[in-house]
Amino acid sequence: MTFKRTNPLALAVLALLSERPMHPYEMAQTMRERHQEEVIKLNYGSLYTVVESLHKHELITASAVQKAGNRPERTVYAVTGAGTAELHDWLRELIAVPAKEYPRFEAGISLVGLLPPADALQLVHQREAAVGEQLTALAVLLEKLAGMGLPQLAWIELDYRMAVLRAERAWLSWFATATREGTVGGYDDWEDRHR
Amino acid sequence: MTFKRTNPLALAVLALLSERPMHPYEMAQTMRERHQEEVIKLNYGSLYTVVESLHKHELITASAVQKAGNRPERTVYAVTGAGTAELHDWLRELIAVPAKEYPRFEAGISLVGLLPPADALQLVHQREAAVGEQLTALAVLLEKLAGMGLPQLAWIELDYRMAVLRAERAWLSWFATATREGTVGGYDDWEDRHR
DNA sequence: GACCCTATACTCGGCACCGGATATACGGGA
DNA sequence: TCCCGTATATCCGGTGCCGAGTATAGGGTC
Repeated sequence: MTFKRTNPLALAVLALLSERPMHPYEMAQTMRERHQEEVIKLNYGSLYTVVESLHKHELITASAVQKAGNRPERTVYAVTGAGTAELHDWLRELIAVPAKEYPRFEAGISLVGLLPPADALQLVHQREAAVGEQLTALAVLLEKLAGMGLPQLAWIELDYRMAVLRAERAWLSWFATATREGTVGGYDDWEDRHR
Repeated sequence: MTFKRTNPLALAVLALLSERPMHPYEMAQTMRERHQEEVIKLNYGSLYTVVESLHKHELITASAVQKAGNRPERTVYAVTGAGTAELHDWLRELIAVPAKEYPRFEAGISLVGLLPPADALQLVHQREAAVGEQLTALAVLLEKLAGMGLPQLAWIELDYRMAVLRAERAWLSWFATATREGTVGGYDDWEDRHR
């Protein structure tokens, strides 16, 4: 069976190992240091599962089993040729082909008619504020990273995220106004259902 | 143990049952008809798992077991008081609190430096085109829905998605230009690494 | 040197999820 | 009336994911 590109954590593993061999725990540390876990969900259980899967498909090899003192054994892995090919091809796919994802907010807003308009308005305002805070936090982080001398390419994904968040905030602002003023299509019916 | 709000399919089930009692297969049909599966991932295996879980937590009850002819038994479910409360509260949470999600594209673009700039440029162009097609498809769908007399509130989530997709397209366009012209921060280094 | 907190490194059981398999009924054509 | 494709309705086995658990080492404090 061919390798399944489900968990992006496997992508992170391949990327890290293409720098130098590491053992799983070190991968986790490195991801943390580089703020990579902001972008790719990391948890230890999945990490070891994913590493084992990559190993089984011969995309990485167990290059050494170290044992310092009486600590648990550390298996150090290295990427194979097939692993590098997989990394690059997966990357191409991720960038070129939009994946069908299911953002939770779309699910929520699609059913907003079930709540009274006044409640909906308040909730949307709450989200708008929260998104605003995320944006300022991101701006601070970018400032810090740029101050450390990191080039834009090193945090390009944060740049993208900011653009998307700004669009979301703008949409929320529009929807809040349209709800308050009752100009959203179907408003009268909506209000009637909640008397 | 309290009910875990993981799979949004459970939300859809609660919403459907708050209209009228149904059996699982009918829920699936209804979701299809209403284009709800665009927004909430539906598959039969998960549907039955989710319904059973809701039942176990007494958010829905098995109101009747019909048997028409010699067909398989159909268990018809209805929502309970606790179920309605759960539905509303979950909805509030989904709308008001941005969830931490991990879009695949962010993972991909964060590692774009591993690919040669020329390749990256081409891939980004491909995505831009794909996003453009999604936008026109959405516009056509909206036209159709509005033509059927459905109010804006009935497809508000598509409105939101269009806003986000437009922002993504704009960002892709910017990034493509910055890559082509070499003005993205760290470009020289990027090119050097791929000679 | 006894204590405890944190860091290191991995393991494991449970469970949600998925996709394909199963089984029957119905309707229409030859 | 026989056949077969489609619709109805659910089930089930495998797998990947998760978070809590385990165990040792190192370092600081009194």
